[in-house]
Amino acid sequence: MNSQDVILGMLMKKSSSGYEIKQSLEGLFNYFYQSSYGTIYPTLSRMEQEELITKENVQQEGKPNKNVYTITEFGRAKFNAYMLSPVENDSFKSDFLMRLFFGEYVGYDKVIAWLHEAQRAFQMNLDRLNDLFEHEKDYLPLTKIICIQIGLKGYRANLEAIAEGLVQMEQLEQEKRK
Amino acid sequence: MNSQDVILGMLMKKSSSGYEIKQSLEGLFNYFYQSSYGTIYPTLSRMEQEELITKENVQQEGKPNKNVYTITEFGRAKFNAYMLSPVENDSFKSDFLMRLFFGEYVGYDKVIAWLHEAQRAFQMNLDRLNDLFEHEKDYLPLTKIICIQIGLKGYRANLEAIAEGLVQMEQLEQEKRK
DNA sequence: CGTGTCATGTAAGGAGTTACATGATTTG
DNA sequence: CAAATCATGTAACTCCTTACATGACACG
Repeated sequence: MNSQDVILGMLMKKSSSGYEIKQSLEGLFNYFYQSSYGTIYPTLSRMEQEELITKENVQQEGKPNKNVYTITEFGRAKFNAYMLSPVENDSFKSDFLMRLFFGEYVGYDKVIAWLHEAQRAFQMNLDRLNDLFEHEKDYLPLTKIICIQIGLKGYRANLEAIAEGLVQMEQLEQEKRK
Repeated sequence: MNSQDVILGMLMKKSSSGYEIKQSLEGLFNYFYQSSYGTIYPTLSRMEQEELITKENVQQEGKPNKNVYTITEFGRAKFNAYMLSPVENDSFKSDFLMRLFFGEYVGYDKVIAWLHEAQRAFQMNLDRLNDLFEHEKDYLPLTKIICIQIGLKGYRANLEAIAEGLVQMEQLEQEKRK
């Protein structure tokens, strides 16, 4: 899975500009894929040259012009080929968990602060994804619903584990004080 | 968080060779950080030049020699600086979830197959992490225990959500057949 | 004597991020 | 008129992966 596959997937349903693609990527996608303009625009240019997509300059009222890209038949074929290729392994990197893993080398306060920070971050992600889901769930195909439910369950599990961790940390600290 | 920070963290407790570092990374670390020899060896060389670590060639019986690296005072200071720096955001990429998200463009069978495949993979990861945890938990500091518990809860939540997803998919398919 | 494990490294390439650069238009 | 939003792009750089290359030693 690379940026090209994701862009093709997004254009399957609706033609979009680079800016709109970036916005979509910050919606439901956000929890299993992220990308920046520095990737999106060059990728779109290359994909146009390779005739996977076509560009159309659209004038807007009250807004700057935009380049709207539409998937070609060749692009659809490429997307289908991606969907039939072997699934790649997930990749997860967490600086938060790395810190926690080495938490014995810093003070109790620091670890507590990290846990609280992660709690806030996960809660925000959960709320955001939940809002999006509640808003759209009646119009989403089952596959997308399952995808989001996996994300929601994951976030809730992380929050539970962090809350339990905070309790364990506090217990340990109280025992030390005795 | 980069490979240098991780290597410094690992050397805080025990001097190790590149090969041993790679093996450790495939243990408990594996679910929130992954790395290859192509990163580890060049990073160790650079770190030695920068005097974050020192190298010692150790002869072994019945095995080839190895280069054992030990963290210096300067290295410890660098590690502490990392631990006090702002925590970076997690990064998660999932080809599996991307496929599922675009699942409406492929057949029912393909989606079911992906879900089963993911189920197997998550179950394997869970079993592996659980075994490691059961083996080591009595000797681990609380911070590491919390770290692993977050991982275990996450895997279990994913498995639950996938199992529910499979049921939902099957229900949908049976309704269609009526 | 072949296969597996232990052990170290390099080189080329891929895929991305960050920072920079620009500019139109709306809204307060 | 300042700030926010909409909109597109480039260039330098970072970091890592994959594939290649080598070789010691053990075990059956």
